[in-house]
Amino acid sequence: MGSLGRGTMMPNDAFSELEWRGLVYEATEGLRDVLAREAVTLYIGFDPTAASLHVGSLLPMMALARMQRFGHSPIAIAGGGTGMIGDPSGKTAERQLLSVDQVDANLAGIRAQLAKVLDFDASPNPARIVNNGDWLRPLRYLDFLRDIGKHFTVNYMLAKESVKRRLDQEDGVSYTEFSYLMLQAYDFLTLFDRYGCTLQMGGSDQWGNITAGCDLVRKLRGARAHGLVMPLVTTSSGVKFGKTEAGAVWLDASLTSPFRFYQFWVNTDDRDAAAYLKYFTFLGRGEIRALEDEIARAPEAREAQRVLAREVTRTIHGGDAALRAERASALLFGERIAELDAGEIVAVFDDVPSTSMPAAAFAGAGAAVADVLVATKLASSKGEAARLVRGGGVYVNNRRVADERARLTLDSAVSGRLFVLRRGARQYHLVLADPAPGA
RNA sequence: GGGGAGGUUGCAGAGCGGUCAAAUGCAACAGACUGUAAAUCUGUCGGCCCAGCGCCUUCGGAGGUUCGAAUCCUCCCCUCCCCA
Repeated sequence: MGSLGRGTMMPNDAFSELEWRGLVYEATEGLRDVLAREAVTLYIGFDPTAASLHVGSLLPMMALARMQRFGHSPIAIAGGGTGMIGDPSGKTAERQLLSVDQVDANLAGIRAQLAKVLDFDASPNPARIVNNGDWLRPLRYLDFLRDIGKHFTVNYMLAKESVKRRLDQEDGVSYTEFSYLMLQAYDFLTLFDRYGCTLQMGGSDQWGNITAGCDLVRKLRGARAHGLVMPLVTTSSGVKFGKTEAGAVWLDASLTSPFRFYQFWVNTDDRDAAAYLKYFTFLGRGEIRALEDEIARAPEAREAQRVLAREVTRTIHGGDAALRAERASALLFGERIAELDAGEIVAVFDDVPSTSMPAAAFAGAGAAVADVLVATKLASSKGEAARLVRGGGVYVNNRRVADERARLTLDSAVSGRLFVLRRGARQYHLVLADPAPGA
């Protein structure tokens, strides 16, 4: 294994880099020295519980990419084997089992997303994505019990936090999930054998699983393996990270549009912005410190949030999409929306939540605002729409709608064909009155 | 197999024949204040309309008793606890 990394990116910076970014929650003894001495191969596992990863997975994804930039070789495990069992870590209830087809389908989507931050052509340390289903699915039960199970005492497994917590609960933990620990340890062993992988990273809830793998490698191969876990990403306001009104924030553009993705980051709490810049971007110390100063000096400018949003969106959706999201945001949240002409708005039409409706609907008496709100899903029912209007939470072309029975007509549209609907402070939706309906 | 407790509007959790679309808390949404931030305060929080002390659909499911049922009865389904 490992020749040394290139001179420009000294591997020995990796640990202090992670430390500075606040990514070291816990690490095995001696890891700092190992990383200072040699280029290692490391891995992180990703669960195929859905067809797309969400922003919560961004932290470990970025961690792999960072390590690669420091000359280490990253491996992402897509858990096509372990995903079939379900990790009890951090869970309070037994998980729903996924079918093989589901797991495989989900893997395809996840691989594509991991590929966005990893470099598979880097030399001498290309990234790899492997599927642990390749070695876990063919496992034979008796062989596994004899070769691997023999090295785990039940006492040891019962002492693990993830199991202990579940034991105290009424539901308990199934034998299936109880066994998860051994499978993950076996993954580590397999990667050690195949790729000389000596470091596993993960979220803080993975500590027990990771140390179990380290122990297994030591017992069976007499080698020293390491673990490092990163903190749970929190929000200062106490909300679960990665959630918005619309639900989880996904990395897949068809589930969460780049515009919404960008908006998610722009809305970051002041108190979290600096930490997120360290967690989720490749920006260096100097740049981040400068942005921290900006937060203190001119918080209303939201410069840190803008940079954060731009960087993360670019990483995941590419430069073009990031630019468009940024432009659309500047347009909608800018000073002078009222004066915009339809051309400018149409330019961002595809990047912002939007709907086309036949122009005929707005002819004559026009369309009821409540109906349009429901049609655009800004309100879930007419009743809710009426309530929103009554509460002063609805704007058309940036002017508050005063009457819940108001109607939209073409002569009030921007350039006679566009309505900019807004719910509350920041939910925008464009409506285009399409003169050529049907098709 | 025996005994017991229970399934209520996103969650938690009241209600136990009419005054129940159903207390309260949390979450959520909107308003005020702001900076697309936080905190705080206020309001809303099943659906429909001709907006009324109006109509419809909800309290695990199906029937029944009653002028009237989330509340009582019967059967069924599901969950948990205790004893075997």
